[in-house]
Amino acid sequence: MATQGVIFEEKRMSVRVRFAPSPTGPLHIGGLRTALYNYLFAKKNGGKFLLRIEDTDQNRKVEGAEDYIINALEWCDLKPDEGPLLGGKAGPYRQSERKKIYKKHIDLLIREGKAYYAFDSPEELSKARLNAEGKKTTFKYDARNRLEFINSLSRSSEETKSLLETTAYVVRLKVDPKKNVQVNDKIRGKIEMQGSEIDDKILMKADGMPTYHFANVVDDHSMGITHVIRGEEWLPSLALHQLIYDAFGWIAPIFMHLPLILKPQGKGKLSKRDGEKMGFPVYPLEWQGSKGFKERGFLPEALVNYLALLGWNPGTEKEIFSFQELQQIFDTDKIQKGGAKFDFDKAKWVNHKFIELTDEKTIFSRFNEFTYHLPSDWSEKKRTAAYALVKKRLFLLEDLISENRVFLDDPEEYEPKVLKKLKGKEPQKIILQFIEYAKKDIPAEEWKEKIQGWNEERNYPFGIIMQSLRLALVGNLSGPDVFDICNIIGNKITLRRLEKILTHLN
RNA sequence: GGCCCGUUCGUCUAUCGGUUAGGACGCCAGGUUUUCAUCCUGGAAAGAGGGGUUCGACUCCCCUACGGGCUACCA
Repeated sequence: MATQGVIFEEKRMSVRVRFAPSPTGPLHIGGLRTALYNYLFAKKNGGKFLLRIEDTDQNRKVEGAEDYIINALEWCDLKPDEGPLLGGKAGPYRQSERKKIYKKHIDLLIREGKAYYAFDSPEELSKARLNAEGKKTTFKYDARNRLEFINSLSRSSEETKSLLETTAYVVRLKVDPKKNVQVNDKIRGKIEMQGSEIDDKILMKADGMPTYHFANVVDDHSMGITHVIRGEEWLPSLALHQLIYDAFGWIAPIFMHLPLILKPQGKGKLSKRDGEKMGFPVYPLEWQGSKGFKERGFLPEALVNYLALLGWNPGTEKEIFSFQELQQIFDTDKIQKGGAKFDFDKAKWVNHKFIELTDEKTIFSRFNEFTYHLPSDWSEKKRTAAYALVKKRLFLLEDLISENRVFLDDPEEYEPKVLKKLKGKEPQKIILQFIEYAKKDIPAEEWKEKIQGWNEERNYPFGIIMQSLRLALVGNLSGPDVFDICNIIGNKITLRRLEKILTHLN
């Protein structure tokens, strides 16, 4: 068997990879990362990235899922070169629209004796499965027992012919139990499986649709896929896939199986419930009312950066990359073997870095669902100034909504502890002095200097001065620079807030 | 149960036989700041266990443990 890698290199085939989700629900971040790695690999090698919708199970199909997947990829700027919406030479790109192709290929295998018809009903099979379970074994339909069932191997050709007309049937792969299968995963190396471990997998279901395994192999081959980058959950069936390639006499693509993304704490795969329980998103976009990364205020390039680093590293200590950079440096040799736990704090930190690196204009134009939480009559300049004030404090863009309250609302209440501390004559005098500045319409930039002069003979602790002003303005002791706040909201509103607190200081 | 894959600080990871096992997130302390945060500096924190191979193993091999995946006419 020729090594796959050699063929790839010798022929200098142009890279073609694919992301092949099934539309049974929203795309989650595990799937998104798989798509990302495929995309980066394609771009790195000047290849093509295809999107293929694996909708062979009509029962599990979910309304809106395909659109969701396409939108989510687009939000992350993972634009396919070929796919269901934009077409391409290798189409159609929805498996449900490729039935003819599968039929042609299944007939070929039947003709060559590499696959066979089986007429056993699902009920009979589950009975056999139950029976095996009782004996603490796993039921397998394979060379050892295939003649005990109703199929074109156990029946004469006449009998088969009439069964074909009267009963529902599936097509199974005829697996040779004596032949061991050697497969290669570029991330994990050689893997050998005993032929006797593999069962006669169903290739074509009774409804005429192919199973994943069959459709996957036929499509990857006919679409000219050179590298299959997919989740680790497919590793156990890699040998089966190799057998299907062999049955057709095709050269298999190069395989890379990605480690899983695990839940932050405890065991197992990351699930929707984990996110809900711990307050972080697991979907890129909103799905059925639960917010995605987008709605929580992630920049897509930050999500992409974080996801790229979850299971891969550049080999340097750099951690923040533009999308362009990722496309240049992505290297599958550095993909991790073990699963990685999702860490929302780190994801937020990456997002924080990206917010820092992104200029105000871009934020206002691209993420206005967060930035519109400011008075509509504010000038562009004022909005930008307000944003600049809170920018450093943001880890999620959604934080803007609470941060901006400082500009929007007068304090409803004052933090009791602070209020208690500030009750008395001094704070009152301080506030009165600020009221004077406001009434005289002295620009807030000058207040600091002025109050320092005023305080020279009084010598109040400067902290008290600042705390009094801050409490009056925002109701507690946190937030950006107070004079900057005054400057932005203007003397009129500042005056209103100053006068409001006076009654509370008695 | 069977088969397959995996295992370095709490987390993401560097190390490709010889290092005081490095970085980042988080955490703790200090500094900057009128406050909270940001930011800066520092700190605590790791090779699952047991056998080999070797002058020398985190690194190679074996076993065990643990974790994960698969075991559907689902993908």
